[in-house]
Amino acid sequence: MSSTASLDNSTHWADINAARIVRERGPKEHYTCASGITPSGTIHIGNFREIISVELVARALRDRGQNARFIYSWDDYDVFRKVPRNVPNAGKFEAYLRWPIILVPDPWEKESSYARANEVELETVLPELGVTPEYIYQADQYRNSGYAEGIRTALQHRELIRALLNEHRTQPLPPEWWPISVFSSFTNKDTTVVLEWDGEWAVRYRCEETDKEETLDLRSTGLVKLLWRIDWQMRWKHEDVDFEPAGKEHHSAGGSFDTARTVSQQVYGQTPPVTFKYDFISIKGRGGKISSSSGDVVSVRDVLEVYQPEIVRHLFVGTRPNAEFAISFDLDVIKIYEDYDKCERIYFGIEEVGEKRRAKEARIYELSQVHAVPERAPLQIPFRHFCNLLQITAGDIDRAVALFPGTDSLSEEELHRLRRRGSCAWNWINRFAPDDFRFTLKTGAEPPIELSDVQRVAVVALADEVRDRAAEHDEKSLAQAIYDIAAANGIEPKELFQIMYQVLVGKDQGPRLAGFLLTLGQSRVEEILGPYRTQR
RNA sequence: ACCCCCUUAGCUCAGCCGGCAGAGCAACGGAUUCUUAAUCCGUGGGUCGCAGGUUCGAAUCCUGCAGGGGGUACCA
Repeated sequence: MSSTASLDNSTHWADINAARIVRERGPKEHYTCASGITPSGTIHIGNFREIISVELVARALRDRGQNARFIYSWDDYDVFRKVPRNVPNAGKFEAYLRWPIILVPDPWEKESSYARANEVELETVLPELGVTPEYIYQADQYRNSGYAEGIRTALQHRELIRALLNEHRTQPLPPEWWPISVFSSFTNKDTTVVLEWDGEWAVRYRCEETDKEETLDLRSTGLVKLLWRIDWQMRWKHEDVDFEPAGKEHHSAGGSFDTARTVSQQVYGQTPPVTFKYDFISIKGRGGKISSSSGDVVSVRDVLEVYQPEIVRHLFVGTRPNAEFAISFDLDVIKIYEDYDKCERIYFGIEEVGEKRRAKEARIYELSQVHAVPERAPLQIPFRHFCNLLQITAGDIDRAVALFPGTDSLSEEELHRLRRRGSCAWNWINRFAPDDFRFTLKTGAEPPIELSDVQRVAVVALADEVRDRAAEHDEKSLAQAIYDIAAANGIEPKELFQIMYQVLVGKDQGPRLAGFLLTLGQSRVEEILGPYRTQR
């Protein structure tokens, strides 16, 4: 872990923001870093940017010796506005429109509610990425009247809030506007009209569907909710939030963050938190290949199918929050893995670079780790090579790892990481890699391909070479032997390569032949090539 | 209308709380009798969008302008 002294010089955005928080909020016993999303659907990788941004800043605060509280507010008292496309029995769910999502049943019938189902989906994946916030469930808070005070404060400043919001509106808010909404106790829906407030804790409303009226006590019923544009600031006050980033859609003049600042200050007397704007995430290379289990949304889990956790972190750590970037599922995946491996080599001093670059990459590497930084430089199996190994072993990850030199003395932790990479590589090959990258090794049991006599003799000569002298060869010398065999049999090297690929994988091309043969090993090569000895 | 971001090599971009303009890819030259964007060695290439300002010194800070992109004002 870096010393505080070096962190002061860090140019990483997480460190810069951590320093800014301490400077602007003054000395505090702890700093509260907040994030929050509505669980009204699958949490996608774009939402994840907010979570990881907060996690990184909280980590940066801790790295400089501060206490950081990382909270994550689930707005599960939000309204069910539309039935998502990926929901089974969508028709049945029409009946729950306008209900709070915490009361909508789980369409997959596993969790206690639709909201909870979405929450669980994310909460189970985040620890894999080293993200462990303290969850706050707003439905609980509201229904236990935990926000009663904050609601009353908003009601007391009704006119001020209206005026502040009106500053940026084309249509002023109507006279009957209130900063709250009410869920009807008769229908569970928010199709209600607020009638009056007694200046203290009593709110009277009418349910539009049933035409019934009722008076609620803010201290004992949880049916009243603050409108979103006020709820946010109320929570800043309630949790004393010091830092909360927001998407670019909130960071415009007149946008939600803008009005939130003034409301926070003037209504709640709370200095707005330090913030920054983060840009959107796009997706590249997923077109038509697969229909995500969650509609056309790419979830955090979907990304982890192809990227190791530390590489997912690396993507976000290494990109300034206000820059848009794409999560790629195409050929870029290889480059992303290579970039990470390079960063790792720089961290461990295996690859020499200038001091400025080294410091930068080292900090990125630290922040990319799920847990602590490894004690020694991990063995790297390049992603592309791993793809080849896995295709040789038909997806058997442990055997693929074993084919790579130096893997017999690894710790369990190191093996775990390699297996995870293997699993990603295998997923990528099967689902996203271009056809050129894919091959299926022959077993030797299938009918041999048609060859001319000359071709067959050359194949057998190469088979003999591997069977008798594989142990003496390295990649280079075997490559030379291949050329010698081609020459001795009077065929073009190019033709021999093509034949060999046809014989081995049924295609005109494949992995570099010499290395490929050595990786396959004598017995495997013999199984496939052996039948050509007897073929006439 | 308002707000924000971007503009740096042919392309994609890094560099931005000031200190000799960088990387990857492409191109070009060479090597290699292989190959899954092939590998290795080497070379060339930029008025840092434009115009001002601050400074000993500006890609970097400030002001203005131009072009491109995004966002906001209704609902959450």
